[in-house]
Amino acid sequence: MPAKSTGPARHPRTGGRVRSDDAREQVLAATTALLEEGGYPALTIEGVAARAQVAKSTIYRWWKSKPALVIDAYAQATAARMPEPDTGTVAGDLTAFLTELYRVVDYPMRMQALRGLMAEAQLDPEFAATFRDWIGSRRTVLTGMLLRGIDRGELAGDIDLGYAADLIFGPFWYRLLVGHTPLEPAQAAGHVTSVLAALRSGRSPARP
Amino acid sequence: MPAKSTGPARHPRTGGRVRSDDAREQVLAATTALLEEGGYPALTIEGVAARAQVAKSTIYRWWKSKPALVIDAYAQATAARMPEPDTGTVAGDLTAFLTELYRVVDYPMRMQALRGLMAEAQLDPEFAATFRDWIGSRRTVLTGMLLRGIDRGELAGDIDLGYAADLIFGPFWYRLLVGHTPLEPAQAAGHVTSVLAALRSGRSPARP
Amino acid sequence: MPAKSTGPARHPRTGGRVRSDDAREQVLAATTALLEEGGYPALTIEGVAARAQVAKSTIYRWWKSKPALVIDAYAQATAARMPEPDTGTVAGDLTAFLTELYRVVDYPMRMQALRGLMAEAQLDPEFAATFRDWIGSRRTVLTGMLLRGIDRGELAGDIDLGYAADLIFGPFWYRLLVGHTPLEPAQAAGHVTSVLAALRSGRSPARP
Amino acid sequence: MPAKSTGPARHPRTGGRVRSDDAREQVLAATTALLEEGGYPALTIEGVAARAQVAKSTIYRWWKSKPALVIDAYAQATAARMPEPDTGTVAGDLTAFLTELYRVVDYPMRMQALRGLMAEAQLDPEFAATFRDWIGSRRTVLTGMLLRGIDRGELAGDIDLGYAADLIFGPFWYRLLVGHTPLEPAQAAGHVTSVLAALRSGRSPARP
DNA sequence: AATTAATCGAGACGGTACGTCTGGTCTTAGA
DNA sequence: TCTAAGACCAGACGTACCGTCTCGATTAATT
Repeated sequence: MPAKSTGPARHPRTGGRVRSDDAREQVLAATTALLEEGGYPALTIEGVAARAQVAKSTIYRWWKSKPALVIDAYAQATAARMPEPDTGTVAGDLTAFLTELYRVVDYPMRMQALRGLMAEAQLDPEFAATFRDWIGSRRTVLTGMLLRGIDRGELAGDIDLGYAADLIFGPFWYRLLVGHTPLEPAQAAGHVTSVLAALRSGRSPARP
Repeated sequence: MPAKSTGPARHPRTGGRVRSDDAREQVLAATTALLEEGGYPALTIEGVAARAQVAKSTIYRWWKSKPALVIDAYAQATAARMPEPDTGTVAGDLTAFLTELYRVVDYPMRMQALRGLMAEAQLDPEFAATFRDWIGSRRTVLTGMLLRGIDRGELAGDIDLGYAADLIFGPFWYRLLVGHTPLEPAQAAGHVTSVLAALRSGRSPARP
Repeated sequence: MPAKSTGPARHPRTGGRVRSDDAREQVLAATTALLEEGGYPALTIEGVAARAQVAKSTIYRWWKSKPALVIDAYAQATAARMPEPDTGTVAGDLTAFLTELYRVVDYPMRMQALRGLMAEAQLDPEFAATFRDWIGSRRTVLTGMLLRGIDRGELAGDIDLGYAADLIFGPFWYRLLVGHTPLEPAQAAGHVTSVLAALRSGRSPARP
Repeated sequence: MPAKSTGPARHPRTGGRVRSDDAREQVLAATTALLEEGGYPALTIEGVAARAQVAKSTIYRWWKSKPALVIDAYAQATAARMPEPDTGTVAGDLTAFLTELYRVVDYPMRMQALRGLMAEAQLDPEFAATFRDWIGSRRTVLTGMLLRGIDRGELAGDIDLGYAADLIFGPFWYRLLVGHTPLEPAQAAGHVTSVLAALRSGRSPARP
């Protein structure tokens, strides 16, 4: 049950036309289609409205901005795609998680969405907070794996979880955004090995 | 040798008014000022023109887009600020380099510029190539340090330089762009330690 | 029946905000005011938008060019001003019609509009067609008077109506545009006398 | 040696490079060519400069505006084309004169020039005066013919020469500018007949 | 069944900045 | 001192979307 960004009952209704689910789906589908066809910059609210046969005001009623719309479309597209892996080892969990993450390149829409959202977070301070939370939720999943590794004794108890997450996600985003080197799911395992070595290299570096 | 993005003599001149250096400086100064005051999204060509007391067409004559302008203003602002360090050890060089890099947070203009440029690279395919080259030049400086480390025997000769650069720059950009954790120059040393540990951890992970 | 160039219901509405009559009137009033103040060449769409407190896009939505706007403003200004005269004689009708026409000089806005529209018709081929039609409608009014004269037996049935209209309107426009001699309503009667003499002088001259 | 609007030596020269007659001719030729190809509106000083391989400033040095340039080019094109006819009768003179005038339609450049100049006279008050003088010179030629007719006794001595000129030129310009009816040299004779009838119809109509 | 209230599509509204264009001026190097 | 070249300031152009706002028409849940 993904993408609950617009709750079902925000105030005690006493009548009135109910929200059209058809419209909602049309909008998300149009967003996805346009993202794939022209990329994030070519995506406009007007374009989505036209494509979805929906009024602009209907879009603005349910989503407050273009990135909010994209974040919903992205969530719908990846729903139930990322079950938290549990392979029994940190290396296994992380590798599974990262491999799936790197697969983003196989889905133009996901790639455009991620790049566009990151761009928008730089340009729209209001969205930046939302984006930060969204990123935070992905980080939480990852730090959960690390915590299980600590419980198992695979990792020291004092590692800096935040720094670990940066070390894992940083290079991914950097490659995705700059595009100097293609992302390949096969790179995930090697990256995990490196990161684990770094984490075991000594005291947490962020705050000595 | 700063800010040569617009060379002084691109074709053999045979007459014609010479480019106004005053105009050029006014434009870059206005860009810097506006970046500091309102951030990248509030920066507009019209605003720069008005602030610099310059015609819009003069800006468009020398810079093909807003990010091209910002990249020049950034280069001017950081000119001669980053001499390539040479401390005798890889760790020392990298730490010096990264410490200076992390200082970006002390200069709002530099921070706004970096974030805005990365955003623009996602939105403007034409600029993306320019940006990639620009990023590449920074990476080259860094890999130069690593190569010297290899020469000195501090690092194995088969490490993946590209991956190393990703590992170093990735977390920096990730923090800069997401903003979940503040950047602090003091973190640089710890990060270098981690990265070097990762690089020594085994075979190059990217392409075995 | 004034100023219907932008009809109130051009296509069967099925929803949507209705056109703002206030905006329409503000625009036409601003056009008239600016015509009077600075003349046709100083009239700009931007100026009208600013004066009328209206978005430029609103103007472009309803008028495709500056002359189209002026033609509407002119029509509004002269609405119901020129009832077709019916005095019982050709000479009387024509004199009344021409006298009113010559009064254009008393209204700077009308004079500026006429001169500007004629100029624009030379410069903008697309508008030329519109202008020709507009001129045609004035000619039709005039030839209607002549036709009544033929019915009454005042004029021969074989006169060239087109040529007659040229003979009547030509000198008016020529004076208006060149400005070598001031237009005066009192000249109308004499001109009519001359023209009628010319028309009675013999066979239609244009195509024997 | 036509088109002396820009004399060869306007102030007592005291040395320096002499005016390039080649440049002058190139400019006028380019003006004529562009008038024929794209009409008056497509004619720009920049275009002329490019076509004539001449600097914009060179054009501005010798001609103060676009219409001044066109008026020179027109004069050059029609030089020695219009000898004042002397057939022995007013009707003959006028018909010869008008027939030649109506031939303008056979020369696109002349037609474009006339229409453009008239348009410009409406838009550029400074040029309007020049244009009025230019028009005046053509009127003088015509009134000269009428005066000879008075001398011969063909016309009454008290006819209004100015009005006569308006009656003759007005319909010509009106057709040329509006374009509702094609101009044809064969129409000249009939028009002359009509006008003479009008002039003989009675007292001068302009000022009773 | 009538009422009420929130939805829906449509599309006009005021705005802002865009990138282009032309005009007319000014400053060079070279003839 | 002129010429060609071309940069300069200025400002209107017409376009694209933005986010807001009226419309009339639906569509439930509540009376």
